Amino acid sequence: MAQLTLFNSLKREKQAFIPIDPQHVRLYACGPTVYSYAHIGNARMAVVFDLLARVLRGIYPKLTYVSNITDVDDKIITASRENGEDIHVLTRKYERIYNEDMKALGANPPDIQPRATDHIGDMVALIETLIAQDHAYAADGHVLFHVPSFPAYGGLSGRSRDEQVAGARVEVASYKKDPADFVLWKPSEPSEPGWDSPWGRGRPGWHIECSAMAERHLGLPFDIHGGGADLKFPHHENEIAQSCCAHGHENDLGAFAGYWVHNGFVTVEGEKMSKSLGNFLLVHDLLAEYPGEALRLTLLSAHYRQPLDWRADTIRQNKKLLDRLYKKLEGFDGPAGAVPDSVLRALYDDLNTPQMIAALNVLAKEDDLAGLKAAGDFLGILQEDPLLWKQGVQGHAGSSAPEGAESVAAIEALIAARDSAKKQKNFAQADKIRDELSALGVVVEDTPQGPVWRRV
RNA sequence: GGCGCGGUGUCAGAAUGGUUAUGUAGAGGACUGCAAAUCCUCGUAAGCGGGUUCGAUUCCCGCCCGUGCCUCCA
Repeated sequence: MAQLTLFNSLKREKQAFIPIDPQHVRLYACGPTVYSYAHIGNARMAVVFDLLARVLRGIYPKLTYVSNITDVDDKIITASRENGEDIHVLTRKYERIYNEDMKALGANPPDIQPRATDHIGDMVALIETLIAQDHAYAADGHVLFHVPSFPAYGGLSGRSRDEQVAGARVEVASYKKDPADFVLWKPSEPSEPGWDSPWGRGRPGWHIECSAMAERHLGLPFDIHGGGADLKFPHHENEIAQSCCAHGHENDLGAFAGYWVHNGFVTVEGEKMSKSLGNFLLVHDLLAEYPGEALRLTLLSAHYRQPLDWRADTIRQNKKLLDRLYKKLEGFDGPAGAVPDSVLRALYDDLNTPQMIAALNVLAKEDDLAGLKAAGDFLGILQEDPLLWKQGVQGHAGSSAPEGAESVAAIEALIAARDSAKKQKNFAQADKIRDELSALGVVVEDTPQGPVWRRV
């Protein structure tokens, strides 16, 4: 089978993926900060790296996929103050909701989902190492990473330190030796969460947690580090700086992770999703309206590195594609075959999901149902019963009849009434009932075996 | 201002230096009491201007437009 290639952000080119240890591939992807419901952008990251994990598992005997939960952060403190919820309660709640929502999108949980607050000791140790090696310094209760101590800084995002300084729009804190220096540890007010440390009671900066958790659970160097494109700078740049410097690899940006994979952003109806525009789409809300698989397929309908514009029409098209594939699978009860080469070839080419979807269409057209089913199992779609899918009564995996939809019993009563009208050749009455059903979002198909219906 | 990405048919969205993406919408046809589903057929896509080439949507240069990051953000 073909070689897996991935676009490596660190090298800015598509490369053959060569694992450090072919017996055990190691993947880390930056997970969510849990202070609110997961949005569709969180979902894209989760679905993309779930797919990458599936592909890697299909090739290599063992994969460890780590994706963290950030449960200490100023946004969390703010959210806690705003709604009066205890921080611990709040973070656990949104962590649970995140995991439920991602499950509904067909994303398998990562093998390890470490919480930042469970790794404070690792972070403190890492910071102490950096101080001992003169890559960091304490000042005013803060500990800062000294960026000039790492000349290779900026290699991932392709921006030099000077450029960053020139572009800085924020006021530089007085305790910084260099404007580019970033926080490893900062002091906490009594009302803020904090941990005792050699520098007093405080909490970690944002970037250090991923350095600590990736090292703890995967060891260094590991194979692939992923996350959203916006994390490239400064988050991932700073992770590299911390981890490489702590281990004496000041000249080797690859000493932390060999391949960096970044997924593109989701926009909504052409606009960037942002708090200020108030157009954050929550997975939780979308799941009330669409089956999880339709959302999953929509998230995969554009190549992962391209921006994905989330529009009602896009979901509609992908739902329709699923409807068609499910229809093909009606009555198919044979064993799934091997995952077809056409699908794997597309995925191995830097996760070319649009081409993968084209391959799915071809399988359906050629009635390769065993192959189609195998592909669905591999991709995390087509997991429902085809008949239940059609009627929108799936009770699990987040797919369900839309809220406020007519009950199955009520629909079937109308179907029966129409069928008897038809038998009496009372076509006017039959068409009237068809219109009523249509208004309920139900389409009736007359087949030689009698009427069947589905929701649209 | 710095760094980056992109402009493909109604729309979504890939690949590709010469040969059908795929889907969606639309048009025509078969089928149907009417529909739906399915099947068949159709439309001659590549922001603009140069260049390289026998040949460019595909490579190079310039321009225009859009967009992302540089500040918390997946």
